[in-house]
Amino acid sequence: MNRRVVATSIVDAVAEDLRVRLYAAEFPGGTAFTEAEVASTYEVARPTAKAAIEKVVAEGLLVRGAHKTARVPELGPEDVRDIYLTRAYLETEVLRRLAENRAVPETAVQANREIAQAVNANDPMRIVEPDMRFHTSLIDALGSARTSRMYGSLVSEVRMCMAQVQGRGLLDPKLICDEHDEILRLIQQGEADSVAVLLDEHLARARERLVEAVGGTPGPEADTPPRVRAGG
Amino acid sequence: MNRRVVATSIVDAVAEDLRVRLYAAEFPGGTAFTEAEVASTYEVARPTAKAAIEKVVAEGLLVRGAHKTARVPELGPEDVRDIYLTRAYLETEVLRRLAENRAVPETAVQANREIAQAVNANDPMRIVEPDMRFHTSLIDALGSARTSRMYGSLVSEVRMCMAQVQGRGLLDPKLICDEHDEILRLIQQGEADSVAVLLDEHLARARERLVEAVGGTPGPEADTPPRVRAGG
DNA sequence: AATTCATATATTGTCATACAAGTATTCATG
DNA sequence: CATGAATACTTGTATGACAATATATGAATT
Repeated sequence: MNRRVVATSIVDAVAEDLRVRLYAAEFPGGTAFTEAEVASTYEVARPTAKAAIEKVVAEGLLVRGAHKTARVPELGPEDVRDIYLTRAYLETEVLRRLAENRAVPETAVQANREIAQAVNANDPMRIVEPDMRFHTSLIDALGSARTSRMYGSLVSEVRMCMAQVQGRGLLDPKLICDEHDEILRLIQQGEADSVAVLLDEHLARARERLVEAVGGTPGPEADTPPRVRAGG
Repeated sequence: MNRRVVATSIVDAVAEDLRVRLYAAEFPGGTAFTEAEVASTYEVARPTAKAAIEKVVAEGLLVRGAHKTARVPELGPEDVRDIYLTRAYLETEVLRRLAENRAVPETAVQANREIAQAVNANDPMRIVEPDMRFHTSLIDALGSARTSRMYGSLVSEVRMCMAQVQGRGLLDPKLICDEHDEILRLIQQGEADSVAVLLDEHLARARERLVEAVGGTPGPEADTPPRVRAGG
């Protein structure tokens, strides 16, 4: 057997805890993170705190300008749109390729099973984590380290959005679950084009709901299919 | 008018120069960059050098494990495939969307013009830069900051590949130029599916050529630099 | 002779401290 | 009320130091 151990440095540990707390919606958008504050909070030296902050900034979970204090980003409608559009660019193509191989990852099936359980239990907040896992496991099924890494950075931004809207902006869990099932079915049947269209709609709906939740006006693409197939 | 100014810190300046030198193929794969070396090279303090190195590591242009010296990555066939596959995932979908809007960016047209000039001048190495620019400008045309950022990180890895193979692995410049023209034509005509297929072939050809070029180098698991690998 | 073990050196991780430089804020002035 | 100067706060960089870990070297053991 091949056990894996991680020896995390102090910088990494601080950065990781910052991530966790940011995901947990502990701080509203705009909250400042002074190097000195972080240093005293974790009882580390300021250079250590600085390094941790800069790591998190590099991931986009905090923002900072030169000589300015790092802050929790206030994600506006443009950010939400950009995040979800980028998700769509990456994810539709990945799903096409999965469909071409008719490769249905078991982890995705399992994740949607958990969503179904949350639906039955009528507990909408509990679908967030398995929903992320559903999409991530589809990406990971390709086996491309770089694709997975990129998608991971998007997922972390999505979590930041979720943290900021605090449960507002959630969609009908039943609908989500059913569409996931349909996505898996289309992959199984090799329907690349159909799965791309469906995912696009799936993400567009979530996107426009989130845009609304952060104070933007819903776009026109919420009900009309954004992808127009141009015939040859 | 809206001028933009950048005030780069010393850390950023050092990191940028490291990037430039890495792109310039100044160091073969496996070259070590100790913090002390970098510090004395640029006449800065070690923490400053450390921060610069870690920035570059975060971008994937250097690799380093805990307590280990940062090194120029030795990109093996798997890395090259992964980089180019990820490129394809992102770029084919972006081109689909451009085609749907029949949006042909002028910057891409201009870049391919420069490639054509290099072809006429019979100077294959001069097509590398405009080729990158051609593809990047297509991505940027979407106007998605996150998509552009992601693609940028891939481009920097591609440049690292180019640096390592030192001109080996180049394709016929005329073919590249013609295919670029065809891509632009298909976008103009809204042929989303066709442009996706063509780009896939375009990238696959470059990919396999590069894989070939790095295939002769020492194996992916060889962490000792020179001639450990005799004929198998 | 080959392998293992122990020592020495090199390198990184973290810290404390210090000062310069840039930001933000306050307050006085016109 | 707007402008500008003085102030406090924060970040950028540097120096030096020590601990922890990794790599290399050489000795001891089987």
